[in-house]
Amino acid sequence: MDEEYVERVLEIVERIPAGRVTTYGAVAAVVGGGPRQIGTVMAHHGGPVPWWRVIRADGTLPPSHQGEALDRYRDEGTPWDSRGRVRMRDAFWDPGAE
DNA sequence: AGACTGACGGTTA
DNA sequence: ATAACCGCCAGTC
Repeated sequence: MDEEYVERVLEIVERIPAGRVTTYGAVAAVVGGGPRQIGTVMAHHGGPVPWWRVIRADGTLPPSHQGEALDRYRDEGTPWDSRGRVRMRDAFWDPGAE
């Protein structure tokens, strides 16, 4: 996994607007590789970027987003549905459809 | 080489 | 709507 790939991933994450989210798969579709890879990249190099705006395709959060991420969503006004999942219908931001 | 693992995702039952 | 399955990509043991 080379640095250039990581850079591209982080670059995209930085472009996610506040209050919106995108998915691992969507990012993978742009930079290449698989969703798992994006996850790995974020786990190791996600610190400096808005990592909480990258979630699963079904709108649920990975275990790692449980703490701080929730506060962030509250601040940014990220739309939630009644069952504690992000309302993808409104919040999804497609990094490939700019 | 083979098995296991992980911030995943789409299909099928 | 839920859960089981299987495919996916790279790293590690």
